[in-house]
Amino acid sequence: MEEIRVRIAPSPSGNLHIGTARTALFNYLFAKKNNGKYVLRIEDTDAERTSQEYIDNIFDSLKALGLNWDEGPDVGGEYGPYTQSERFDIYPKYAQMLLDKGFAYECFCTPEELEAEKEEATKNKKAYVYSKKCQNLTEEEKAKLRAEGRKPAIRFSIEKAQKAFHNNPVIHFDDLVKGDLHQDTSLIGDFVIMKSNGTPTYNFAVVIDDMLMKISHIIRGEDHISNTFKQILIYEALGAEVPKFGHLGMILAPDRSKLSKRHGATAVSEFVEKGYLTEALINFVALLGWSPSDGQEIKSLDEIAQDFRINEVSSSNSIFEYDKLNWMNGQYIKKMDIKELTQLAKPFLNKYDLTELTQAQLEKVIESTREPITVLSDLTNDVAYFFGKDIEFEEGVKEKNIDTEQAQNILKYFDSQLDSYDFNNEEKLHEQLAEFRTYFKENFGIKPKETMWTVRAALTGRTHGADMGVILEVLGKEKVKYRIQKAINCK
RNA sequence: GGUCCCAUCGUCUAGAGGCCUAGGACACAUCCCUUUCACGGAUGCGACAGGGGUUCAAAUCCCCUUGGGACUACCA
Repeated sequence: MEEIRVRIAPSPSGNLHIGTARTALFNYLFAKKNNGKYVLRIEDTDAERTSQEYIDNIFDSLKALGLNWDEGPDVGGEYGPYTQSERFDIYPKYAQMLLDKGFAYECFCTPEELEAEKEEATKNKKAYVYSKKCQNLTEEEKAKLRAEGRKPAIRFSIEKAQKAFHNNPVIHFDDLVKGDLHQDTSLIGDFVIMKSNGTPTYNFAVVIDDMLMKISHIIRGEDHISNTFKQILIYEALGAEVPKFGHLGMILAPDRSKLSKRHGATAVSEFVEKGYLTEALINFVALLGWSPSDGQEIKSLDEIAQDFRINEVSSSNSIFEYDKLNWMNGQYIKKMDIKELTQLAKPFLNKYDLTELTQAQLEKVIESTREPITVLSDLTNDVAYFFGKDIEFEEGVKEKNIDTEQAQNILKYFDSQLDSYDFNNEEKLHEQLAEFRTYFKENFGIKPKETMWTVRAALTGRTHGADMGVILEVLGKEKVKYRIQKAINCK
């Protein structure tokens, strides 16, 4: 069997979209599962919409997700170059081949003429199909138009190709995920393959590149289904082997429209900036359309690859909801190596003076704060009371947990105990804290919870947060005393 | 408008004619655990879009309707 080769071919007209990331993922998984090669190709034939910034973003995002390619613009490979704009010299040759074989023809129509045809079609409520008026131009007519300064585009003749390779105008192909798909080719207009400026259009460039790069399986979004029929005809006209195609359902926003900016983040890099872990992102996105055979949803890229079968992928669209992503991100945050997590957390701690803490203390802070959070950016607020001298009280906390007589008594007693606490020993601190709350429970019937709320409020300004032992230890005796005294005095 | 694709809990999905009084995960609710918030555990709520067929038997096959999506460029 010939080698399995797949590709991801983003166009750098924006940052790497989460949908493109999923397509890349499924290609990657298919390649890994089948010992194939996964190649990256940049489709930048439209210079107007391309920018280096986007190319960098695509590279960085793909790498961050762990979707490393075997061949691509940066790593090279046997079938390069892997950037379409560097391949401009090869497309005209194949266009010429098609011209010679009679599967293509020059078209001198102006945009105005084409526009008129389209208007006519919509007026008659018919599908727009190019009139083919340039198909049978004589050499003299062409020469005349050229003399007028008109530059021709090259169009592909659908009908000629269909008749040459298919008995029926309705052509079929067996989609890897959707099964039998068909289209009446008489409804497809003779589309442009080479623009009048000499550059190829998408539908032509992909075929040439996929053919030359020996791509065996093309896995992409279902928005490409209609292109597939055009592309199959081109492969055939070129005398090339037609690859297998698989079309994935789309990712939709909760309102069932296309996922766009107004729904929040769309680029992988934006998710990362918000505090999503790339491991969680890729795991989550894999679950959109694919499901693990053992029901275990949290899985690494490698584990998913082992279990992946393209024909088991769902053929319907799926909606991108944050609930499960958030849950999953929280799971990854909870399980991540603490040193690694601390490193990832740093960008979200910009507003604090990190030199106040040692690396070990910072790790301790992150460790004891990571549990309830869902995105890394939650840390910014959750960690606030570990920094600076003073704290800010959350709404209502002071009134409820500091300003009452009971609270004041608790604080005074706590203050009196402080000198006996061992601030360098977290374990000991836990024991002492336990004794402390037992004292109030046994003597005054105050719930341990409430006792701790008061101390916590005085020290952090909130009634929830990290483990109290950790708070005491990291803050240190001096700061603890200061904050407790302040809570007592401000009464 | 035309063409194509899709259709199981709110969401992601399991389900390849009998294993389905439809399973899991997220979310939600209640309870348990607990120094807080969480985590974890338990329980609950909750779906085969509708209608016709085919079959002894249909969530699974076929048709229609409805709904959603995609495409309809000298963009990719």
